[in-house]
Amino acid sequence: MGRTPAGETREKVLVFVRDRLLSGQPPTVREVQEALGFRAVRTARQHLERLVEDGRLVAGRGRARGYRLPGSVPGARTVLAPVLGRVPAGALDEAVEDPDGYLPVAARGAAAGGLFALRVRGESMTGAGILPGDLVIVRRQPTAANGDVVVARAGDEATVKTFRPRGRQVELRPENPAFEPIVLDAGDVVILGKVIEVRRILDGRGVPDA
Amino acid sequence: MGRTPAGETREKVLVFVRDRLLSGQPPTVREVQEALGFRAVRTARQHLERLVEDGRLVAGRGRARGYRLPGSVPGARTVLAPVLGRVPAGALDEAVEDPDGYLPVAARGAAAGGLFALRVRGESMTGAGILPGDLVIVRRQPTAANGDVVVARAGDEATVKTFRPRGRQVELRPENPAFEPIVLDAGDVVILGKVIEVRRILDGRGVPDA
DNA sequence: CCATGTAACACTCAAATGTATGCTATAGTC
DNA sequence: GACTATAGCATACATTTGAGTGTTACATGG
Repeated sequence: MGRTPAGETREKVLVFVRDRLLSGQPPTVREVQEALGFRAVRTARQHLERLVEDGRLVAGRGRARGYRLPGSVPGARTVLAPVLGRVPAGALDEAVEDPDGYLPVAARGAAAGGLFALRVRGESMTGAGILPGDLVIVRRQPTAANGDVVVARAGDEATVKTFRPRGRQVELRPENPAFEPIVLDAGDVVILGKVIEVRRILDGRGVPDA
Repeated sequence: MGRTPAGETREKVLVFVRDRLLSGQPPTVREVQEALGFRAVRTARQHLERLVEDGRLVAGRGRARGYRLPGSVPGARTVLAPVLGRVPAGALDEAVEDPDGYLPVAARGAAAGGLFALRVRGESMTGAGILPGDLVIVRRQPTAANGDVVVARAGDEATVKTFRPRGRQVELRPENPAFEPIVLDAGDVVILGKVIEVRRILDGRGVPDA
């Protein structure tokens, strides 16, 4: 019945849809209707149509839950990387089964399945600004370039180190003078992936006073 | 027709579904069918049912694209924090108008509008693991606790420092012995917000060989 | 007043999509 | 061989859900 000021409702529709999309749960038209309190499906759809017209949304014709964020909209491509509780001792895929949670990562052309996150233990990489407790976001790949920070498995243990190829051998170098580099035959080292991002959550704690 | 070894196909189904979910595009049963090359919808559904039975997926009964990952609802809420090109010299809201981009941030109870991100310049915080070029995610707040890493404006300049109240004065302390602390009257310092997260993108570059 | 545009409603239809029933084939076990 | 479990197929059915048609109401500008 009543009307609301021009455009105001549509903003709310966009916010709702965007939130749902970013949280990985695309809404149906009827869910939009319900969320906004419309009594007609058509009303929700009209708003969605207008948003598409204005280029603020993209519609997948006919598909269920087909609305998407347009490519130009930043953050449109956010993928969720599973946080693996332990450093994977066996196959990566198994570790992904039971993640500790997920981190939103701006997809820079990366496939969703190709990313995972790990919590860093130990101080071996403090020289590279990677502190204990930090989260590293890793893109799976079986090889690495000289200088890449990688997650590698040598024997049973998996660690975060700088990758240094040394002829037939491989050096996994800590970035902390207190730690010794690990040098192994190339065949004994399995590269799990490359660290593409480091994150530190310091929501609660601060820096201890000196 | 042919059969595949026990369980093997189901793993592929799980991988496919999980990838789609993590990229924010839940699949339909028929999309699973097609992706795996089944000729019957039922086959795809049987695998999905088994995965749900085993607790590896969660089904939303009857809803379109209703399969979800179990446990932690992925990305319960992701908000987008605008990356401000320059450290805001004036009002924050104006700087937000034209951001350099957006970062997806897992909302830990934070409101969407209350977050922004800045790129760190200078080496004054390397001791806290904050390097030049790092992105800090900031929650707007006018006050801070002792030890918080804050974004504060003193005069025209805005910087990232550790917050140390000193009676009527305030110390903005760099975490690097090469830099001198800034001590000002409390009235001359404006707290723009508190750093709740630090990020470093090292997609391309590695660690220079020593 | 009338034309125009937006907001909202009620109802209907059709496509997309989840769900169910029944059947065939291969492999392993007793 | 009989029994059981798994993998797969074909088809049908029911619900969800996107899309279409028509109507009412309330502003605003000419």
